[in-house]
Amino acid sequence: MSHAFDRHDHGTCIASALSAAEAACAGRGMQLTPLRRRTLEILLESHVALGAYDVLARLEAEGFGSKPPVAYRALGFLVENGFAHRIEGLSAYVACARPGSPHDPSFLVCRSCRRVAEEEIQAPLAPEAEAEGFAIERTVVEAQGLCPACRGRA
Amino acid sequence: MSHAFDRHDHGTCIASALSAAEAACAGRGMQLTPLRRRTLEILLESHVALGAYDVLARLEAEGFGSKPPVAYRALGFLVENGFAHRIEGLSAYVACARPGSPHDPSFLVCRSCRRVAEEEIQAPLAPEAEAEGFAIERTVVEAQGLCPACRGRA
DNA sequence: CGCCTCTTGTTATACTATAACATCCGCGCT
DNA sequence: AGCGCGGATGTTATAGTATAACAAGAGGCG
Repeated sequence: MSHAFDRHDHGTCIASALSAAEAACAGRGMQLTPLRRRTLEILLESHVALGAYDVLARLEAEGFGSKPPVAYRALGFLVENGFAHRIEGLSAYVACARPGSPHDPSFLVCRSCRRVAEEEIQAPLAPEAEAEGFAIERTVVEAQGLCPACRGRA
Repeated sequence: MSHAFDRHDHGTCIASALSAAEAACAGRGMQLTPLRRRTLEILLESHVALGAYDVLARLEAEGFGSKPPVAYRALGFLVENGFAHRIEGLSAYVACARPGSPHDPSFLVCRSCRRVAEEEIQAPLAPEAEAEGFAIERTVVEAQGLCPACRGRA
């Protein structure tokens, strides 16, 4: 299971995600520039999904550019390379909790605190796609609801 | 299986969806007004997902209001009542292919022609949610890729 | 040096969505 | 009839999300 909703040593999340990103970039000839690295660190600060404009505000406060493409390009890079994921149901972005291994991610998304737990599941539509001759390229699986903490608070 | 990618008698799709919507509205004391009915018919003309502004343009051309809330409210009504679904990955809307029975829908979405096939699957994250104490309220399952026709055309 | 690629930055604009308020219509009630 | 009420439709205005197109600097390499 994921640890988004648990007490856990979050420092290890951050460290392992950053070193996985560095290793992957080195291996593929991609550059984890200061902007991209800082963007990933901002997402890694919590398991909360952040909007592109939230990220942009943080970047601007730290001396990076202030216009939307700055954030969208950095987020796009992270998502393309598997270091972050886009949560479609929130139009928001979250750091990948399983860096390194390529995977088709699925998520438990809390509608109250926007915390996201990344899960590992089988491609759920493969047999249907096969039967219809449909070629799946990417699968979005997001369960929206309330995390344990927000349930208790209700 | 769904028939979105097949040759099929589309008239029966339209007729059964409209009569299911009429029956459901009558039973629940909701009104399937001309605007709402026409919006549903527009979605039903094909299995293609339409953006809210596409729908709005059609409605305006037919004498309805021209401002976004007109389309968003009609689409919201149809989605809330299960007569249509929102495709998160496209920010678009499609008529429900299984009107009548309440269901947690899942979709095969063609990125080229935007045609959508609605499928029936089990809630895929239930065990994980159970293990973490997460209360699922709604699940988004969308496979994006290429439908048979668009694969051939490539 | 000159050229190329990649990254970051900008301006401007497009696309998606909702809040707040106005009007109208049908219905039940007196 | 006259009134009040709820719901549907319409408006204006604005918020939130995203991208196209162009400018400029940094580094590698002939």
